[in-house]
Amino acid sequence: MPQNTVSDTPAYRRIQLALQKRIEAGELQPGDAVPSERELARNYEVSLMTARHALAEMEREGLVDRRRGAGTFVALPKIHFNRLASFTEQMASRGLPARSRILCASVVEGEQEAAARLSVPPHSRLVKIERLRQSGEQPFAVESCYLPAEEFVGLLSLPLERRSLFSTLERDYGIELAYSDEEVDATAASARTAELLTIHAGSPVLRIRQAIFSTQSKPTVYVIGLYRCDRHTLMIRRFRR
Amino acid sequence: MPQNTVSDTPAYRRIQLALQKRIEAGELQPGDAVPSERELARNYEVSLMTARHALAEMEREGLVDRRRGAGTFVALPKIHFNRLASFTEQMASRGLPARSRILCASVVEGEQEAAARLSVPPHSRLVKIERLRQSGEQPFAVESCYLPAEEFVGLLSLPLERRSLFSTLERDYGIELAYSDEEVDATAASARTAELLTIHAGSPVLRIRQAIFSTQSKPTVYVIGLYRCDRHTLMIRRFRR
DNA sequence: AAGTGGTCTAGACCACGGC
DNA sequence: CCGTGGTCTAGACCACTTC
Repeated sequence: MPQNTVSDTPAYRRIQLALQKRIEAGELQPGDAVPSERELARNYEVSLMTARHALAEMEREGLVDRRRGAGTFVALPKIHFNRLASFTEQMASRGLPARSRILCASVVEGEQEAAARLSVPPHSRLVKIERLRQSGEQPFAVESCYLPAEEFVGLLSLPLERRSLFSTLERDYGIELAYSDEEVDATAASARTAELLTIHAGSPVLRIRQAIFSTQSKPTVYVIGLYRCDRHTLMIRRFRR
Repeated sequence: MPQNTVSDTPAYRRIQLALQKRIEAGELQPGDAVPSERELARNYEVSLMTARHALAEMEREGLVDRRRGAGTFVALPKIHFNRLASFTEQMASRGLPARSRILCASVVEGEQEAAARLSVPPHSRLVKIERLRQSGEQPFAVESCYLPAEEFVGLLSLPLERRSLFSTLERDYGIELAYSDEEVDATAASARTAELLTIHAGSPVLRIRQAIFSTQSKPTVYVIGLYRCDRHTLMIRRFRR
């Protein structure tokens, strides 16, 4: 019998989607047992291997834990480490109020470092957006984003103040961001940076230079961020293998 | 027939190991086609599903690329981002000479922050090893490691100067390290730190506080590192999904 | 002892790629 | 067209956990 007469969604995928739905709906709580392979095989009228495939993949994605002899259980809510998220998203995930003030938004030329990171000629026209990031009333970062002006015509006339740059790129320009390579070091705050962040000039600040790539591995945004360290630390997780 | 009469290594694992060996030996170069599922099934006298399992897992690990209709190919040498590596390993991967000088190696008590990060009572005895990390003659980091003294008796009498702490833990204590959670910020160098790093007191340095976990998710080592920023940046990669 | 996940068989049909 | 990987079947035995 062909595995798939009606929809073209594979059977193992249908099982996964059904389970995910039950997890998201709260019907299956973290720690709860998920139906066993044999149970899924009966209920969905598939073979054991297919039910097994569904669960094994969900384990790799971190959605469930599988314990031999015991069963398959809904995993604790996933903590996203090393996740590329917009400022707005990061703040939201911590339940903090996010605000940002645009300090400048214009087209610039001759910013050679940014151009190099975006793999465009050194004197290309770039959209530059400089923002002061705040949590409530407290400033904690100055970020300068650069994008190739040629590919983002009209960007500066969009409501940047109100919508996250990420969602603008993803919705208005159909760009799917995939990952970023970030270079982190420490530097002393310049007089201007210090004033914006309301710290003393020369105080150590965290500097993150971030090249953000699209799903086609094309460098799309370059960001230089300077962060106050007294109320912000960068969290990362690294794996041995 | 039982799948496994002689060794207790699963058949799919034996196939993986054989292929890895051929890749490491250079017999199979990046881009080369790996034997197909059917070929492996014949050669290793296993079913298609088993050969398939071997290749699918190798693809997830990034060792090979699989293309439907085309075949399975040795992947480009993997670039390890966000990889938990010892100082020695990091330096070796960049082809730099690694040296480190032990500044102090003793058992301490009452280091409450370290104890907390290791999930042991606040006044537990901890092994503390402070090292100056150098590339050639140039110092670039001061690192203090803490480990629960109870679990690592005899550690201080081992040749720490000569062998990496990671390999000592993995070989002499049978500990498998799995991942680390790191908190990164910037701070001003103290007089002592500045002297060790041959920079000016008050210069910004990168501070990385790292809790290293074993495969059982047990906190095993806590490290506080202070890094010169003029010849060192931290590179990380983050993913959108 | 009963149930679970881990491994495995010996086939099958399909969609896709390259020639 | 033929070979590839992707999905799937209807079973099997084993090691393990829980009771």
